[in-house]
Parts: sequence; C-alpha cells; structure tokens
Amino acid sequence: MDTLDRRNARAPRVTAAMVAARAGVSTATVSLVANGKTQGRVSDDNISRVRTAIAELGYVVDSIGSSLARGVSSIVILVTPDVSNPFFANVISGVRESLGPEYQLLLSVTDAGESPQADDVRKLLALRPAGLLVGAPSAQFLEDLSAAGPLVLLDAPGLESYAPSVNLDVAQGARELARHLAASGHTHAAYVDGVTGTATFQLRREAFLEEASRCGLSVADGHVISTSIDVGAAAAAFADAWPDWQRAGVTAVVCGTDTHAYGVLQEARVAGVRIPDELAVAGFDDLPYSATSNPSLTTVHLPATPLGRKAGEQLKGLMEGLALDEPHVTLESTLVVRGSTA
Amino acid sequence: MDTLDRRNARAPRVTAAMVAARAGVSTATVSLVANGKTQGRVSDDNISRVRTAIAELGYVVDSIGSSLARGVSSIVILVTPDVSNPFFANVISGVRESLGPEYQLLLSVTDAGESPQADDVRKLLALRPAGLLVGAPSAQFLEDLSAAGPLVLLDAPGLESYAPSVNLDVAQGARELARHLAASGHTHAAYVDGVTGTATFQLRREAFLEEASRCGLSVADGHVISTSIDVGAAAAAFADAWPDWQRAGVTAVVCGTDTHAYGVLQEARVAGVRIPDELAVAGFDDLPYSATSNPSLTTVHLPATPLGRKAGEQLKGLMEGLALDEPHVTLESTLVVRGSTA
DNA sequence: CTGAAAGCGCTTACAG
DNA sequence: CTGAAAGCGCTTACAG
Repeated sequence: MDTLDRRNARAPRVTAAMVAARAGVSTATVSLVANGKTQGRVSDDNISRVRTAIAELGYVVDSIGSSLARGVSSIVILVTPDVSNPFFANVISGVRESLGPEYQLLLSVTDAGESPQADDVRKLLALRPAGLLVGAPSAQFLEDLSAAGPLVLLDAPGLESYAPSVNLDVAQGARELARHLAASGHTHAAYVDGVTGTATFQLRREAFLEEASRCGLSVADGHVISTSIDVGAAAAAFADAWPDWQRAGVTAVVCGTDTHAYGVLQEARVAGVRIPDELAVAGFDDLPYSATSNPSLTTVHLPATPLGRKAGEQLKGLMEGLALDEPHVTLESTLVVRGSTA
Repeated sequence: MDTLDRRNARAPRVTAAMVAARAGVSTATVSLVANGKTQGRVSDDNISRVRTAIAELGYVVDSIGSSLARGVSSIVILVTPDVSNPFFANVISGVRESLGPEYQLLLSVTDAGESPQADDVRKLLALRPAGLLVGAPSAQFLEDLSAAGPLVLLDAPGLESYAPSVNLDVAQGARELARHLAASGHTHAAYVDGVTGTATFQLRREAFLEEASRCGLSVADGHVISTSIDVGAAAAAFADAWPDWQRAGVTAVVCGTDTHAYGVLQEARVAGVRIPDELAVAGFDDLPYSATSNPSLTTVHLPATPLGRKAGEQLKGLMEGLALDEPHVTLESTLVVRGSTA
C-alpha cells in the first residue's frame, strides 16, 4: 500500500459517543457542550471534562447527523445563472464575508445562460439548506421555490413580492450614461444587450433608451442587438453590425455589460475603428479590468461586493428568525467616465 | 400572513414512508427504486407502482438522511485560496462540467491570500464530502487533510506524493517568455510576483529567471518585487519601483499574473511610460481581458477550464472507486504574444 | 444538572 | 422478490 492508497482510506470517525465515554457523561451532555448550550444545563465540572475530551479526540460535530436531527443543515445555497461572470466572484466574496464561518456556501450553477429549473430546485432542497440566495431569477423559478425557507433575492428587480431582496439601481446609472453621451455631442447610438432575458438587462436597456430619447440621442430599432456574455460573441456581433451602424451615423455604442464592451473594443481595434474619436463605447459593471482596457472603459459602476454582503446579512437575519427592518434594499449605481467616451 | 411570511414557512417534507404507503410497499423498496438499484431485486409491478407514487408526490430522496445512512454525502468540496481571481471562475466551470448533476459543488474559500487551516479542514470533513478538490495547497494543509477520502489536487506542483493531481506546465511558458523578450532585444528585466507563497508562482518566477539568465536577459536581485493579486496593489508597487528600475535600464517587466500586469499597465499610463516602446509588459494566465487591455497583453496562456474539467474527471473516477490510469496529469502552457511586448 | 430514549430519513444486510 | 429491523450520528423533549 503506497502513500496514495493510504490517503484515500477514510480516517476513523470520532463520534459524540466516544467523547461521552471518555468524559464519563452522556451523549446528550456532549451535544450540549459542543453546541454551547450549557447555560444552566451542564455543571462546570462536566463542561470542562467534555471540553478536554473533545480536544483530545479532535471531535467535530458531524454535520450530517446534526442536520438530520435538527431538520436543517448549515448550508447556504447560492443559485446563480453565471459564475463565470467575474462580476459574480465579488458577489461571492461579499456573501462569504457576511455569512461567516458557521454557514457553508454551496454554489449551484446552471450551464451558461440557462436558468435553473423546478427539478434543480428539488435537488437543492433535498440538501435542507439553512437558507437560499438566488441571483437574477425568473418568476417561474421563484414559483417553483415556494415555501423553501429563508430566501433572499439578489438583483431581482420587479420580483420583490416573492422574497426579501437586494437590488441595484441600474436605471440611475443608465440615465447618467445617456446624458453623458448626449452632452458629449452624440446623436445616434446603438445598444449591445445580453441575450438572457434577465430583468436587470431589460432595466439597463430601457432606462438608457428612454433617457436617450429624452436628451436627443436616437437609437434606431434595428440598432439594438444582443449576444451572450462573452467577449468573442460580442466582438463577432459588433463586426457584423458595424458597417450598417456606421452608414447610419452611429457614433456611440452602449453595452449591457463590460464584457460585451471588451468585445466591441477588441473588434474595433481589428477593424481600425478609432475609439473614442470615431466611436464611443460604454458598458455596465465596472469590472476590475475596465480601468485598464484599451482605452479604459466608461461604465456604470455596480457594487458587486456590497450586493453580496448585504444579501448575506439579510439572509443571516432570516435564518436566525429575525424580522428584517428593511426587507428590500437597493444599492446605487454610478457612472464612471473613462477614455472610451472622453 | 402576507406573501413573504408564507414563503418563509417550510413546505411539508415528502418522505419515503409516504411514498411507500401510497404505493403499498416498504420503504426498502422505495429506496431501491429511487436509487435505481432494482436490477433483479424489485418486481416490474412494484417498480412502476413506486415510480407513480414518486411522481405524484414529487418525492426526492432526502440527501441528509441518505448521507447519514451511506456514510458519505454527494457533496464535492472545492478548496481554493482565491475565488475572486477570475482565473478560478473558469476552473469552477470546468469542474461543474465534468462532475455532472449528481454531485453538488461546495465552495470553500478562505480570506484573500490566506491558506486554509487544519481547523477549517475538520469542519469541511464534518460535511462528509464525497470528494475533495484542492487548489494550490500548502504541504501543511495536505498533512492536515490526511486520510480524507477521494482527493485531487489542482495546480500543486511538487506535491504529487500526497494525491492524484492535475498541474499546469507553467515553466514551459515562462521559458518561452524569457526567450521572446531576449529575442526582442531586451537585456534588463524586472519581475512582479504574487505574495502568496503558492508553488506555481515560485515555478513561474524561477523558470523565467533561469531561462532569462541563460539568454542574456538579466534580472537584478532588487528587481523582483511582490504584491497581492490586485490591480491596485500592483499599480502602487510598480509606481514605487519604476524610477529605480528605469535608472537601471530595465525595459521589460514580467508579472506573475495578468492581474498584476493590468496594474502595471494602468500605472504606466498614469506615469506616461510608453508601452511597449519604453517598457515591455507580460503576464501569466491569459484572462479573457488580456486580449483587450491597453495595449493587449502578452501572456502565458493557462488552460483554466481544462484544468477544472480534468480534475473533476479524476475525482469522479476516484469517488466511483476506480483506479486512475494516469494519476498525475500536466496541461501545457503556451506563450501568447500581443501588443504589450511587440 | 443529568441521562435514557425517541426520532430525524434513509440504506442495507438479513431472513424469508 | 419483499419487508422488518438495525443503524448511521446527532438533538431534544422528558422524567428524574
């Protein structure tokens, strides 16, 4: 048996019964001590006796047994349609931060762009999560999820009736962006949208289009296209559309995400389109690279980490049985002007 | 009771006993059918009877109960020091892809740059994971993890004796990079490293430095600095070091990750350092934005998705009790030359 | 303050 | 092919 084999053999499990035997108490007492529920229920003597045994044996409460007995696990499930979006990495960090070490974060990811189905939900609930965090869900998904326990929605505008939520005020940034472009002298713009029918994309687009028309920046019907959230896909779509747009006098392109904008920047370089002189480009998200792209990208900053942090906080409250002071929170977005439109 | 309240009430759980009662069989039979272990053990009649009851009630095997009985859960834990690194988003996608729907991916994240401790390990194991995927671990961590069940290491060069692993041949790309810079006429370079003592960073640096000295590209001792994996931190460190480097005739900077390189590019723009004319910049990773940065970034391409995919495959084999044909796999890295060094 | 016991939901020898 | 029963490890009324 070589090292590899040995490592794949399981270690013998230390159980509460073993601790109890060593400390000379019952497993009930061990449970009380291990969970810190000793207040007025366990003698000081037994407490220290059990603590010693726990330390000596390296006992850790088995979360499977514990979850079964309690009826709920310590797992928090984060359901998101798109982990590969770097925006989400920061959301995850924020969630972790506020959830703390007592909850385990389980990531449920569907295939790129797909939204999770009722069937997926059932499987998730079979894990008896302590709580659920759902990003950018569809109404249908939330119907399927009914009565699932503590639940907080992230970035789910318009779905406030289903659960407490933390949203981003993307419309505000979108309007700022429209005004910025109009003020810079643009009169004809185009829009590159995400394909997923996510509500936030719709909101971004509609707020932008509305404010644009209000300030004399026109966006023709045929000048709104959509692609998956992928640099290459956006580049290809832009390559396809640009000749038309150019003929029609388009001098500004707004993208639903920075990732789309990177694709446009990339293709523009290939096609020799000068940015921002010939074409202004802007996005949404303010990913960490937008400050360094070529040129640096004007974008609507969305607070990813605070979004995750706040959602985690709210969920924690729910899991602890508290009533939320403010069940619906909206975080601000702000326009960051950089080289791509300057 | 308004909608929100109702949603936070748990749905009544459908158990195997309820299915058994409805189908007129024992829970043992329900278990066999639900797990597809009917082969020669359950009559066709009972199979269809149970299937009908399962469908009618919407029964899903409770994974807590199941895990306790089996002694192992369906959870696979991915331990990684840094989710916020976009490189990892792709690794995760790859893992998900190869693991398939029967395993749940649990993310264990330590605070930025911190490596997980023995104590964290115990908590993880309390979840009775079906398997563990550990990225860029320390030897100490692997010692703590001993005998933890199926385990596959990702990006853990030099630690092959602990477990099956999937590594990246970063040295090859590092050497290509050194030769590319030397061939472009550079004679003095600097290096911006990551601060975490991760083995892959050491490998990148050493392979580069070795090959550099071999081809007449000198890197002075004081010209190797290190920062956390963060655009801002790298920018600040570069700002600090550049005057010195410039005086010493440095004309090329190699960064341990693309993220570091973005910081250098950013600061270079601020400081008016012309790239690549005055200073060539290169990184490692080939993040999706490196093709669009300003200028586009020369970098050593590391296959993130295949890394995750392969590790997931290997782990799946282990969890199914198979012997791996090839316990140690190394994926190639390749230099991608772009504008920042051209 | 303490422990015996029931129960969480499932799986798996075992006897038939 | 089938079901009664033991057991996975824990928590929590309950009786004392």
